[in-house]
Amino acid sequence: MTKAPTRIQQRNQAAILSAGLDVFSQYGFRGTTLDQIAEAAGLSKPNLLYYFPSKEAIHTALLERLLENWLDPLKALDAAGDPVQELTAYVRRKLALSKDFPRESRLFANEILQGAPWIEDILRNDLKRLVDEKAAIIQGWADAGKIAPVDPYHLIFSIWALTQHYADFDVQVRAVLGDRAPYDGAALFLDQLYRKLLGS
Amino acid sequence: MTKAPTRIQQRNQAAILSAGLDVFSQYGFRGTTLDQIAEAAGLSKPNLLYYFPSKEAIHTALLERLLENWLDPLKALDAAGDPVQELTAYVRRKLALSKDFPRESRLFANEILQGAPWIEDILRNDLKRLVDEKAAIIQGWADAGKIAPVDPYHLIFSIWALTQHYADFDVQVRAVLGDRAPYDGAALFLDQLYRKLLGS
DNA sequence: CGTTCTTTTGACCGTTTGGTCAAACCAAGA
DNA sequence: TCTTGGTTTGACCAAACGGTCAAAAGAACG
Repeated sequence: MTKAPTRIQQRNQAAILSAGLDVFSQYGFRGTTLDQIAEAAGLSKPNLLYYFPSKEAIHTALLERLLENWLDPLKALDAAGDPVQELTAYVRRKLALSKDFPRESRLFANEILQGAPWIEDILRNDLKRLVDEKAAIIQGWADAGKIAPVDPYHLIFSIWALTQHYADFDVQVRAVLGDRAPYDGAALFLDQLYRKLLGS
Repeated sequence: MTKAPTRIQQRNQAAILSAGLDVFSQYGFRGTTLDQIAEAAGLSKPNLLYYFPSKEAIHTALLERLLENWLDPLKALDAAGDPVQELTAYVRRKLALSKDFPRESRLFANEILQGAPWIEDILRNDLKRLVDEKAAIIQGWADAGKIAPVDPYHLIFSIWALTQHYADFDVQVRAVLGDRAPYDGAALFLDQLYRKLLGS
């Protein structure tokens, strides 16, 4: 029987995970130091290591928490729903994820850029299976004439690329747009784009 | 008068830059070590530092070389050309860049993820000016009814996102696609997408 | 051959890194 | 109040880090 966590434990573990997310999502695993995380969390380094046994443990905890919800928007794509509505709703959910959890998106991007050393088998198994399944649904819609014929895999890639871009390349987007807010325009643009592509 | 580089200098400098590109594009600046670069280049660490004075010098040289060509495809967008052809040609050029220089694309992605500490002012000045200029051209095309009305900034972002995705998220794309080659399908998909969006 | 200039290397240095540990601190209940 | 268990810390360690340097090795050319 595991002990229930005290209030202090909850607070400090949450602070460490948030600080770790800040730093890991910017600098990747190897570019991140425990001192950086400790300072961002407002703890001393030994105190940090009292809650997590190692740097890798913090990173793993973050990746696991991320993967729990990362695939949910795609899972929700329903074969029984209206095709164009299902797909534009998926785009909206993914864009909301980028807007509300940009650090998580960048953590994922960093992991992929490094060659996905921790989640490679998840990509090859869980992710591939899920995408194959949903791609089949999309292909079915196309075959039935409910949407324009498109390559379902590249359609899914395009949704990932377009939505995550606003989180991962946030600095560049803001440098170009200046004061203008990115996400309102993005939502409109993406809705327009996919309606035209799929043929509403 | 500067001395002409010897053959050995040319070979070793090229080897160092290529090795540095390999490592920096995977692990970012802070996550990369001189020993990693030295080993990948087949040189000892002191020998490496005989050709470049510091780790940062290698990184800077790579970023400068990258920026020299990075904006060229957008610069080539011609107001006098046929709008849809100009834009789809831009997409093709960017996609070719991702295919032929994926490490450079990942180096850029890493720099942006880290908050663009080295190129922030280039983004805010050179890049912003260039995008403003080309966005005005696109807006002009839309106003003249030559293409469907779209937000020109998000249109450009979408081209960046979609093309660079195949280089930056290469591991994920390949994990999902298996053996199938990504770039042929991508080229077809992107051509289809932008023709429909812009209304040919 | 000998000389000169370039290239390479082993040994080294100070700092940073991930991580340990014993001791001190502190909150809370008996 | 005292005790007990969770929490915090300063001091410390070995390894890895970016970088230096003098000396050795090698190329080039008369």
